[in-house]
Amino acid sequence: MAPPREEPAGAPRPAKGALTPRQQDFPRWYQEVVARAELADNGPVRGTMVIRPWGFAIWERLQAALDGRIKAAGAENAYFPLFIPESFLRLEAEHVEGFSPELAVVTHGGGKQLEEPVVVRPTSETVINSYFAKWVQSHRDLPLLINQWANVVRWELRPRLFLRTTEFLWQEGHTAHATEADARAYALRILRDVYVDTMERVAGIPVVTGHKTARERFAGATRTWTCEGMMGDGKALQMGTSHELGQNFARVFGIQYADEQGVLQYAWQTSWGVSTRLIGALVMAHGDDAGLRLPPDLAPVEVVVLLVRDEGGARAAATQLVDELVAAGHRVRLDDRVDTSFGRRSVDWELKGVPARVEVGPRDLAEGIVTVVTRHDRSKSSVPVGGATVAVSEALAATGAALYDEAAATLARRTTDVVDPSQAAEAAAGGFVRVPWAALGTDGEAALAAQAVSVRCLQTADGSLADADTPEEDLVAVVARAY
RNA sequence: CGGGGAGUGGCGCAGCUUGGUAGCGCGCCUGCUUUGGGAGCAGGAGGUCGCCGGUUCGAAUCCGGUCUCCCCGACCA
Repeated sequence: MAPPREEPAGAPRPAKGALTPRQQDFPRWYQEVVARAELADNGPVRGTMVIRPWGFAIWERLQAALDGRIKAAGAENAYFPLFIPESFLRLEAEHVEGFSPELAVVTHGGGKQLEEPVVVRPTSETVINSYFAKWVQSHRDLPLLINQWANVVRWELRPRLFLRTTEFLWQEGHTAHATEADARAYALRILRDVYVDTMERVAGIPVVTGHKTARERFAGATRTWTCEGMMGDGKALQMGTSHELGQNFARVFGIQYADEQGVLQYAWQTSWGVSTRLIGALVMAHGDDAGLRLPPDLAPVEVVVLLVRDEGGARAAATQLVDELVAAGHRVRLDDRVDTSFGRRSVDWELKGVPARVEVGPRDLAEGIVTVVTRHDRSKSSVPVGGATVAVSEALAATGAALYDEAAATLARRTTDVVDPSQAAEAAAGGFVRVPWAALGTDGEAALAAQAVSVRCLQTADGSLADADTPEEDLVAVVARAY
């Protein structure tokens, strides 16, 4: 036990090397967690990102959870090219208008200037739809449900690791349907069965859902559905969107099918995506002053067995415990770096967010016990050696629920209702604000924008999704500051 | 585009006003002692002080230019 360091009288200083407390400077805390949990580094080109093994392992688990649900919804994976003819982007007026400022354009290749510049995809609507036009001929070809895992590039002027980077990884789904109703139903199915389900049940982040205002809508979409999460500082993060594209792209790219009567019809389409931004959401929604807190389903390592000292049979006991935990189906790591101090190792695993830790040392072992520590509340309990595996399983199950419950409580506590739009901006300083859309309107939305507050989504008074025929005056706007 | 700030070892910074060829914390390497909550001691490695030019016997420091980054505003979404 180290004696407390001499500190000058006055305000308590954080321990040497501690993270900046969230309340003191949330953005700085975020940067420090990303760096010290070894999630990512900045790339050599401004705005680019190196995803480190710990961060990438989290992404792989998110990817697996999403991919399984996407396939369960009937979509198939495919891959389309990184390079898109610049002319494709220009075909859909709103689309190109939305993206042109952030396009990376390749003007040279093979040592000479290209006749037609090539853009690096900011999204693949245009390329994919040009092929949909070839593949869709008959109503029997519909629905056509395609997903791709890819990188995209949007030149960002204010990059932040995971949240807004020039290049990021994502999944983009693109579908074509025979009817508007079918397209809408599918966009909503993806929103609920894939996105909300993954975010809430796997990532443990409760989300607010609704549709975007015209101002916030995806360029080229007729309706954009969104999942908005609340971060630890009360700001909103758009975590995933599912778009109804109407027939906008179908008309431009000529995606037509012969219906049962042999009459040519334009297809109705959707597109939907989530990205590595979700890792940023995980950090900001669950993290605390000790670092990251990972839901067990996404943790690369669920439980670390920490050998306190290599004495008194502790190593053998630790090794055996690792075997038992693996046999019980857990992802386990043994930390036997006994030349590094106990405190350092504990702190490091807490920074990385590993949900459970078992400390195996000679002192406990002499009494036939080990210490089980749960990350989410940093609680410790002594359990008999033989009961450690069961205790860990229980701790992991409790962690998943606890993280969700905590986030849901924060969301509820920091969401307020106002009736007067003039109160919205001030109320949004601390979280989400629900204000009647009829009272706010597009003018109110513009006024809020001047104060860095945006309408995150529109929903019904009871918080559910609006039907196609829900009157505008029945809608509620959820407004917040956002990342 | 306007205003403000900053470029010094992997990271964070001091030194600059009053020129004398670089220092601190963390991290890193080696050894010993430690190890139940960010270990201690000793010894080391690592920097053409963003870049170009000028003044000077001598420039991180003074002067001119230039590049980059950050913050605020504007613009855009």
